[in-house]
Amino acid sequence: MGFEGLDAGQIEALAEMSFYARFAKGAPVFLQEDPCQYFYLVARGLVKVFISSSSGICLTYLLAKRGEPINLIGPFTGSPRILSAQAMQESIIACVPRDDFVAFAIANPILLANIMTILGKAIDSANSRIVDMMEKRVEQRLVRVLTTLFEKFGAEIRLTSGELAELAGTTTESTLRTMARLRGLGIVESKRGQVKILLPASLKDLDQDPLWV
Amino acid sequence: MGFEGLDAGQIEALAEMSFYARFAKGAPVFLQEDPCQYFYLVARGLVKVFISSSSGICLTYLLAKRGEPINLIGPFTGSPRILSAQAMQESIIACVPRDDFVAFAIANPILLANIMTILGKAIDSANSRIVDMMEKRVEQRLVRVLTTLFEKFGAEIRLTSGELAELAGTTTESTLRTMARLRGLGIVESKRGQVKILLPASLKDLDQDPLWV
DNA sequence: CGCGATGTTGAGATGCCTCAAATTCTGTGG
DNA sequence: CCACAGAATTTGAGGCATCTCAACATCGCG
Repeated sequence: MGFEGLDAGQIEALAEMSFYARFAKGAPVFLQEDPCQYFYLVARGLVKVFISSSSGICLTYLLAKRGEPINLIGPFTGSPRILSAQAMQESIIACVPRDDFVAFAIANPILLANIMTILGKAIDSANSRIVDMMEKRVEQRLVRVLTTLFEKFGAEIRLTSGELAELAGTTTESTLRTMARLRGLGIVESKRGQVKILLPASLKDLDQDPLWV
Repeated sequence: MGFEGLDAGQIEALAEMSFYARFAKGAPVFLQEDPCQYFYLVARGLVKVFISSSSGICLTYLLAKRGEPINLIGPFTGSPRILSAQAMQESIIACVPRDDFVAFAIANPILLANIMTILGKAIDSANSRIVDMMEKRVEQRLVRVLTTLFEKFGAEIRLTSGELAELAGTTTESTLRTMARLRGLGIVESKRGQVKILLPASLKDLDQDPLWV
């Protein structure tokens, strides 16, 4: 998502500015303090962008799969942010030098508009999550996460309960307990490190309008 | 904030595209469903941008004073967001037609970079708030809000406890109780609809790195 | 086979929300 | 100028969802 409206030639022009880098499972793509040198686009695999606090809490901000960018803002400012990124699987990432990307974006206002659309969704999503933390219980937040993941990845979700917890803004234990309940309702199945959604419609019933992840 | 690096002539060029609108205290500037027609800049007064949920919870996303923009993304996409804006005092707002603003921004990459910087802060701030909801108690969140407000508005803060609650992500009652405690510690004074920070250093002790509001 | 990561479940502590009632302040209209 | 309505503040009591800590089971990989 992010490159709608650009023709093939433009995509190719951008591709020519880039090189590819490989990241092993668990390898960091960038860290909090890093200044931004490149625009990154996931070419293969899965990358999570997250914020981690000094007390050890981790919150996943974005799960980026093939074709998705992980740092739209960095290239424009070059400054470090509070976000880190890490490959969750063996991944290949396209890297475009910062200046090249910015020049390309400015030359293609459609891309700029797309970026703004994404950033708008990101901000709205983050604000929604804050509200959810206030007024929704863990179960509802988790259902929302599962709904979103279902729409993005399909029924088979290869994440551990700990990773789901980082998406829902809760603890591993609470996630486990809630998953047990959903399993009891026949809405999901779950093995180790994997969740299968059996009744997406039931999830939808428990929660409308999905998050952006 | 947002126009650093532009020369006076450019600012003036932008000003010439705009007209001014007056908003009474409490008047809405834009609502959730509204598509974006104009870029808005607060010329005078104070505007809050907030998200309100169906269950009545309100969360303040941004307090914009003189010279601050309230909808950086809208002009680029034109689409409605989940945010609403409302004048908290009698306010005057400069309105620039959407297309004019976007054209101006694209023609002035410095402005574009500034916008990206602001959006980056907004996203980081929102994510920080989510983490704070998880790991910080109401008192710490409120202290953080007060610190931020102190840096932005000075020692005299003209907000009610309800409004502070919308910033800290809690209820009016909890805010009142916490304020009573801070008052007892001699850190703040408070009258009706007004807080005075006596010992900003003590607030800083209780919390480092401020929010973005 | 053993070790680390993951899953499971229980019991206890607690911070915060909710609901409620009473008080004080403000500004508005009679 | 006073009365009154609405808003803001205060304080208390009770309930409860969730975090924390802890012990144990299970899985998969080297």
